[in-house]
Amino acid sequence: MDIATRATVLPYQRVKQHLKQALGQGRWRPGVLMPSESELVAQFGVSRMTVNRALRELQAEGLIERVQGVGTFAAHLHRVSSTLTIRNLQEEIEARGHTHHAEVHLQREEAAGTGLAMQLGLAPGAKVFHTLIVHHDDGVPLQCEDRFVNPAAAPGYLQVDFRHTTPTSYLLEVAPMWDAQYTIEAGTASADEARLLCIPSAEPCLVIVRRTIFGGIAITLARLVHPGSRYQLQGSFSP
Amino acid sequence: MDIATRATVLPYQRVKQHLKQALGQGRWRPGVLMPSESELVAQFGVSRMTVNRALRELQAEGLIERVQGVGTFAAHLHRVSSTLTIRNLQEEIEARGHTHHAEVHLQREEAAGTGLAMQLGLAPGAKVFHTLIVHHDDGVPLQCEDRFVNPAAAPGYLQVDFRHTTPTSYLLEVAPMWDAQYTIEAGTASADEARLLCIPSAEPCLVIVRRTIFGGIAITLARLVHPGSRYQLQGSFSP
DNA sequence: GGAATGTACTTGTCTAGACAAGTCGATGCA
DNA sequence: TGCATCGACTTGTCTAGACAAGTACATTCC
Repeated sequence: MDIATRATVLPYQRVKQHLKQALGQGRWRPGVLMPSESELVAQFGVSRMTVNRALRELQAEGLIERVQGVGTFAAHLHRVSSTLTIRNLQEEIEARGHTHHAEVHLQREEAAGTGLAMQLGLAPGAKVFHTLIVHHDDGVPLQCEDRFVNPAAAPGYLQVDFRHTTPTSYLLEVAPMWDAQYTIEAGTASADEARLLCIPSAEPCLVIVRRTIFGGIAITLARLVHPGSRYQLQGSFSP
Repeated sequence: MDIATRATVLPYQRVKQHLKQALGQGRWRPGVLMPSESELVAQFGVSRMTVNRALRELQAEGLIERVQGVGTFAAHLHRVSSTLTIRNLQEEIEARGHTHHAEVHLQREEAAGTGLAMQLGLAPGAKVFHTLIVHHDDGVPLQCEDRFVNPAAAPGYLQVDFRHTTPTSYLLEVAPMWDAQYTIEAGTASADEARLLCIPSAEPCLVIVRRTIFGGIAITLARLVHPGSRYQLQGSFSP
């Protein structure tokens, strides 16, 4: 692509940008009817498919709402959906040029308690795999990962050497596609966790609890504890 | 649409679902070349635009990676992008059937310190608006909102009655389109914040620092402090 | 007046074809 | 050997037109 054509904005981008800018300037109040596809076709001199693509992408971004047979409306922006990138911790550390190493403090089979069994969709007392791993960034403990795994989902879990691969990436290999729900909260580490992370027991910690489901069955339940002074999440969004 | 046609899945959905399922079963390892558009056209007996739409949507979902001139590849799933819904706190409280009320402890003009001025893109000593508001859920303090606003972006900010509207929704009205960057971390409240939130000063808090930009200029810088025992973020993702 | 119908409009989807742009390997030339 | 060129392939985008499906409103009929 030469400089001249690189400078020309693609037609569907032109339509998108124009509408985005006008929305940004408050040209249409939320819920108000916006120009129809055919009006935009006439205005921009492009085909309807091109306009349609621009509008579909704006809809995917949550900026407009469309109703078949009625029209296109400026979206109500009260519900902001943000994207928070949760990266593989090992990669994240290595991307900073630091070295990652993991200490495996526990890797065994246990009988699930009632609460745990329910969360994993197992019978109380059923066998579950349990690992307790501390991840270090240049020798500094950064995350304490307490994880229970459904044996049916990853039968080989106890044989993996987690000093060289993380449970997340192993589970991604075993079951490449899953849905996860998580909560993020501030709390304190347990006495054991505080000892493993080398922090005072009162230090605030960022605690992420993640539950992973694949094809209707629960795969894993993980509690990730990070010292508040050493770890934070970052993200961005546009309404 | 009658029952018969409602039962038939749309062509682009058929292509999408087929690929999604195959990816879920690990048919293509990450980074491996997947069928080209023309192969899918032949396989499904649809036009290329239909296949293209299916693939573009899968790309937007992060399931595949496409390179012009080369082909379509199964995505590396190590970088997980999750959506974390950050809702308007007032709405969130009222959606739970609780009552929201806000105490405005500060709403005035101040001179910006060096660090703050730099973060807002102003000259040191320039005037900024400063509010300190505590949001309550059924009378229980839930969030301490310490916010600095660029006067150029919202000149009427000091005249708003924030007992009845939140700064976020006011700023959404004034500048409907912005980009925000935020960090989430566990920390402790300052002595003042702890007093306002009625918590012990050592209690872990979920602290969100959010910086909002519109058209290249910073609009606002906010520090949102939540008692760890009363507030948590929830989200979900699929890799 | 009320119900059915028709009509004009909207979005949703699909098609067949076209050209541009990028990559890669084979081929041929110096 | 090294380089340039060509051709086959890929994705990226756009077009003009078509039909389906849903909505809103005016008209007509009972």
